[in-house]
Amino acid sequence: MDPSKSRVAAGDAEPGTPSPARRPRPRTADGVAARQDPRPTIAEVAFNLPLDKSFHYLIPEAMRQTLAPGMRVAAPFGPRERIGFVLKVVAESPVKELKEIRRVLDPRPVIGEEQWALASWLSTYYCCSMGEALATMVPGGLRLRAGAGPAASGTPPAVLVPDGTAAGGGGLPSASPVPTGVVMLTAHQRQALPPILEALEAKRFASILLFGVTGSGKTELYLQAIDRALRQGRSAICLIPEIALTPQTTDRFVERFGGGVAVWHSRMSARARSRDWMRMSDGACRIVVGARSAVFAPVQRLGLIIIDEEHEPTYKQEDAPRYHAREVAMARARLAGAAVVLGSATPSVESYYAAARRAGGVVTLPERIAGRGLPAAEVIDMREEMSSRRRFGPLSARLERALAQTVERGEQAMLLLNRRGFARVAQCKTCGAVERCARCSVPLVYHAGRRELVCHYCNFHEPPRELCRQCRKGYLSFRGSGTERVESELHRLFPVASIARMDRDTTARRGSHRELYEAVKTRQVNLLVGTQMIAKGFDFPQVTLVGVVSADTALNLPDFRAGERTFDLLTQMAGRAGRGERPGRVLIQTFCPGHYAIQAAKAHDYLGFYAQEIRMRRALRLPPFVHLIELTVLGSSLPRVEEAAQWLAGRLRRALARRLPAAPGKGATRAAQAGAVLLGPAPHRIPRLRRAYRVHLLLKARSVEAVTPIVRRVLAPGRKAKGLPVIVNVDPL
DNA sequence: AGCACGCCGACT
DNA sequence: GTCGGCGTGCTC
Repeated sequence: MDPSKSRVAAGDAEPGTPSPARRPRPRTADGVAARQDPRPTIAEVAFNLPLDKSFHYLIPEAMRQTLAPGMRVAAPFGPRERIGFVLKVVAESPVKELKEIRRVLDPRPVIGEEQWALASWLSTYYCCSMGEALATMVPGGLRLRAGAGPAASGTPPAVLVPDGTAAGGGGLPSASPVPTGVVMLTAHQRQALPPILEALEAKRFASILLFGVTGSGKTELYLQAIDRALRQGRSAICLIPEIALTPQTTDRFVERFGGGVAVWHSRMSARARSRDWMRMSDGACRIVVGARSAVFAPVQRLGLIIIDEEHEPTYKQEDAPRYHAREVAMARARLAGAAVVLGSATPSVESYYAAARRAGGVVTLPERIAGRGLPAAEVIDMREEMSSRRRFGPLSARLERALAQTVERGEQAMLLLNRRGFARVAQCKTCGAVERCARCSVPLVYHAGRRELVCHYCNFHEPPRELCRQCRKGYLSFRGSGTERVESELHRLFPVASIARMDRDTTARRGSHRELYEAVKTRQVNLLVGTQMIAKGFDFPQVTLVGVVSADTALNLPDFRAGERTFDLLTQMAGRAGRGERPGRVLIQTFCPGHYAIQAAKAHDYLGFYAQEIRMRRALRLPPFVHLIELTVLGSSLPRVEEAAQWLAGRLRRALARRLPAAPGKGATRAAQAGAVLLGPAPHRIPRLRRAYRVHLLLKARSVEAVTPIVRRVLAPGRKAKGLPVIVNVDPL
């Protein structure tokens, strides 16, 4: 790229359609650049703002020799100072009065060749600015020491081959792989491993879905795959859904690979984070285990990305740029020629569909190790329960009896109810008015422990009034069950049992999660009730009974993934029972016992569930047959939000209807080309949140890349419609 | 995203 | 008469 020929205006520097020629590349300020006339003394800087614009700054004399694209700088921005990323160094600017860069934060670029490409992809795919993409990839507070290794410059890292022969020198001895063959594999594991290793050996992009039930030994295969990547002189990233909740998993990685593993998580100190970042970028550290954001770990010569429990919704970031770590992993692996291994007992419908279309795309691990069988599940029809019982609590007679037996035998039980609090609604007994949040259009949930009405969306809370606020005559009745009510019901039924509750309310304090976990593990607790956080990763051998208080909580959500969510949750929960010597029992309470998600979960039949689900998705044109892009208009005045949403829909429909320039008049429209349909505007499921009204549009398209440039152009440059902010959510969950 | 500027309602 | 509400526009 010749800086003297760069005529890219400051307002046009975003890679809306990134081309290799326009992509900024790291280079030193001297050399080629310094020979140009006029001298390139202007830096083009992108900030972490929802703004498709970059800004030009003068580079002070003292910084000219060192400043390069990919470094962070502090620069005056409006009334304050902001940190931004240098996209490139140019010779001229259309802006007359340029301000000067104040400080350079990095001794060398924090963005390397591969990261530039990944940032461009993020920005294009998720409709975010380049500044947002870059800021997502680089942790805040990162400080690089001057004079250390080559960082993100693309220099091949030091490689230590297994026999101890240093190839390239350096590298931590502790990072060297341990000899394989130490761990005995089951027959199924021995069958599953070769396709994964072959994918690595090919050194081209490949992805494999490792479909294995809980306890089938996926982790051992991950470890062996990582071992092979290391032997190839390459690096590996392993993503896990929630690092704080699964210390067991990270422990196994550290046990196997020692100090060569970086455990990457959000609660790290800035110091530890910076240290690990440097060790990754200079090649000293080649294994990273972490949550979602670890997909951006700056390891060199990436060979493998593992995504454990790939179906977990935590991989989707719920604020800008709303990326899904699985999709980022795929994009990054394509750029690096790496292999991706997706592991799950209940794969996302998208992943299974994609993997099943390729020969060898799905590798199955069909059994639990040590031959332990899956517990039998029983479905309890709550409609019958309703009609046959006068007093009606959250627990059916059958579940109550099963709990009693468990307590008598001195065994443990877990009860799942995916709803915090005591009562779902507080309603006036006289006029029927329901207490609602003043800022959101949702009912307040009564929390008995706090004696408060709480909004689960904005956290607003107030003590309940004695009398109804509407009619000022009636008393409130608390209807519908949450974990607190189940807990108190258990106390009433089993006064001698030791009962604990685990949800966001009881685990808010730091360390309380661990304490509760230990209390169950050491059998100080007989009965544990909790939200879905008890469904993940809990391996208690003495739990012989699992009860699902309401399988319908997730099923009744107005969400096309409700079936998938329910199947996953029930399967996970069933997996918690009978992990020890004694057989487990699983009881599922539901008002729709015939639903295929429940029937398939009962029979431990993922493929049966998948077959039904994929039929529905195809018939309704839902993912994986299309991609969804959700556009949400926000504002404090409903008429204005509606007007802006109408305007946006009109603009998008016109842009999509425009015929492709290649064949004017009779060519396919863009919409037809992209398989695009725009639905809405329609009110959001929660029409008001934190005082903001929300109206949304839904774009269905065969390819995301075919429609996001249109979305981007219509909302440019500030991601706004008629002055109101618009949230763009590509592939929303 | 912040933040300042600017124009219309209920208050010392 | 002012304080402050948020709608508007800008940030090199």
